[in-house]
Amino acid sequence: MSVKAQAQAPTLEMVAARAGVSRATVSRVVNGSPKVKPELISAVNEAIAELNYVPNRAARMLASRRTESIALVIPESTSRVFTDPFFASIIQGVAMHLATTDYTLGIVVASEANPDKTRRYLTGGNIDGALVVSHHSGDHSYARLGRSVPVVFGGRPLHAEDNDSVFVDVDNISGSMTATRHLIERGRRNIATIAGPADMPAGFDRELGWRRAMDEAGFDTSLIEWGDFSPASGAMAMRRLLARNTPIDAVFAANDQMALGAYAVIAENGLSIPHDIAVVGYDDDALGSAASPALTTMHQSANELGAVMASTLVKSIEGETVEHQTILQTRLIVRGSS
Amino acid sequence: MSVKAQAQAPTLEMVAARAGVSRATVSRVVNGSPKVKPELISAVNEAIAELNYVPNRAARMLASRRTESIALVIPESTSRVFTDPFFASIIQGVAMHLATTDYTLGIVVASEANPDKTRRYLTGGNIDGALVVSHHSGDHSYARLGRSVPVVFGGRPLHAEDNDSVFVDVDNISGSMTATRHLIERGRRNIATIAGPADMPAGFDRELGWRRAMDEAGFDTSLIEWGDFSPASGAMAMRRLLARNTPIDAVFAANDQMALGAYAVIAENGLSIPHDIAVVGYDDDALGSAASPALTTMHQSANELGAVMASTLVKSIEGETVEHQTILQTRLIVRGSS
DNA sequence: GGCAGAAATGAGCGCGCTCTCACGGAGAGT
DNA sequence: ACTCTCCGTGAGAGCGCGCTCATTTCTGCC
Repeated sequence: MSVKAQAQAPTLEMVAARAGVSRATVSRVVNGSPKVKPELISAVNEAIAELNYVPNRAARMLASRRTESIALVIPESTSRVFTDPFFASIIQGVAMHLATTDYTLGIVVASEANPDKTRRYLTGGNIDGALVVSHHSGDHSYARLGRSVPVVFGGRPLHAEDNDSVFVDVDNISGSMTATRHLIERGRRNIATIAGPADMPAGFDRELGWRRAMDEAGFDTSLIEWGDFSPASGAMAMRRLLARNTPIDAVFAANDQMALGAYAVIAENGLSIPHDIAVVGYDDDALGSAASPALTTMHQSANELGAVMASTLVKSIEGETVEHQTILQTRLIVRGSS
Repeated sequence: MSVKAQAQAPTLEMVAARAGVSRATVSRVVNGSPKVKPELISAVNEAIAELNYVPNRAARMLASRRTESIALVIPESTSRVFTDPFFASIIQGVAMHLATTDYTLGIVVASEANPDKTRRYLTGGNIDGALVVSHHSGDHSYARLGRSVPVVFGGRPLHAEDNDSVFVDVDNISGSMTATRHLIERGRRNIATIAGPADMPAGFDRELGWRRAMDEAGFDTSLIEWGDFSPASGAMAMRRLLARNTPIDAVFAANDQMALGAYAVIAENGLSIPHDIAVVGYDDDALGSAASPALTTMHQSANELGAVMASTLVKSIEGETVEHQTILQTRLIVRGSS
């Protein structure tokens, strides 16, 4: 074994020589072509094993014009999403699903200072498809992207014009209606909401669901404050809500993190959960169930969302026709906070 | 404009023709070679802009034998780390740093059922370097990896034999000593700890720091229970601690998530924080500051950790000699819980 | 046994780029 | 004026693989 032995990776050519066949045949075996004699297949496979051959990705990409890799695009301004457990679970779902395929996952943080760099990267044949999560109103550009390369969005596009986009989403509207109705059934009347940013579909839809449920019951929908999905913003929103000095006997927060931020403020004010104020969150974070009292929330499998997005994209890349919309259902988890 | 116009990406050749130079010259301009006449440089750049040319990654990889991409390897069993905000911030730091370079970030979930697949992928010339986070005792394999491709670990390797690995870590031992001493200075005597898994460096070291500080002060170190860094495990550990029926006036948790899990149990038992039990966490999560009372914790910039890991790896790939160990400092953040 | 037709295999080109090397021309030294 | 350098540029050979197409080897049938 020379020192540089490991540096020189075995090539198709070497495998072919070893197995006593041509490069083309080895290529067929590697790619599972059906028309190769069984004995040759095993001869080739032996040679592959002996040489510990692994196809060179770059060469394969170049020759086949397919990259076997997909990008997860994250607009820089929302790179904060990284700290959102919901988002983290999406990545996980995507990664886990792709692990079962031959696709590779690339994370692309889209620099907004230099948007063209990202655009070119994506359209320049570097990837077979893209996943875009948490797209804001400014993200028309990525919607357009869908014309040159398959794209699957996580979350409903905010604008009607993007209607032909392929996306996977959780049913935010009916989920938040369910959450709000649950509060109503519990006898609460003055139900506030800590909403997410109105320019994000998840924020907008969860607010809308709350409004619908409240309207339906004939309740007032003025008790609303907005946060940015972070715990701190939830605390601040709760503070503003309490400062209004109007009765509040329940709060529906657009995500668990904001709900937990609100928890702290409620406690500081000497109020108790759920006696004085019932709280319902959204997402079913790990922390919600460990909080005291445990947080009632809407469960949605972010893992599943990620996995479905990934599989939808892969299908779409491979030419299968896919549903333009996939809506995943959510489930109410009742715990101590309501 | 024919329909397939956009499908045919411009090549080096086309740019060369347009600029009236040879392929080699365009290549030099693209790669910033210093020995090209200024007027040719601008001519080429114009042609590039007009054609909206972007180099084909695969071809470049093939020819140069460099992939310009690095992998973030996550052992499947620890893929739960995705839900840990600390880890999420590391990814973010890595991604943000790489965005300033030409490197691409690939996420690889290492299937433990089929470890060779991952190994081959990593050593098969598909990446220029790898980042390994949260490596367990079982991860010798990745340490070995360092011989064929540059690897930077996040977190100290648990085994001495891996001493030649390059890693970046936060100073867990002195951080947890600081946290524990802070509790001691506050007059606490019966200081328990909710430790992390002993087979993870972060778990082991934080436990060690607590022991050292306690020994130093001559206090008893029997008040220890282990969790797995999740909120629920923190709650369970706290429950076991209280069930011992021995006095406890403070708890040092190995991360904020477990500390918040403990919060709930402490409250359930009618105890108050910090009056009855002071609590100190670790990581400085977003949720810690929004909790009530706000959580005292050790701040460490996970973003920075990620960025430093990435830059260390890139340097190492580019042949610069790098520190084998980089230890980032932590800082005590005193808030209401202690 | 001979031949058509199918099946299996091999030869070779091209994917887009990097890089070495040869070449031409400008400046310096004698 | 002539050779020697050195700098800037171009020509061309691969990088490892997929794929087309020609070639060879079977198979079945008359």
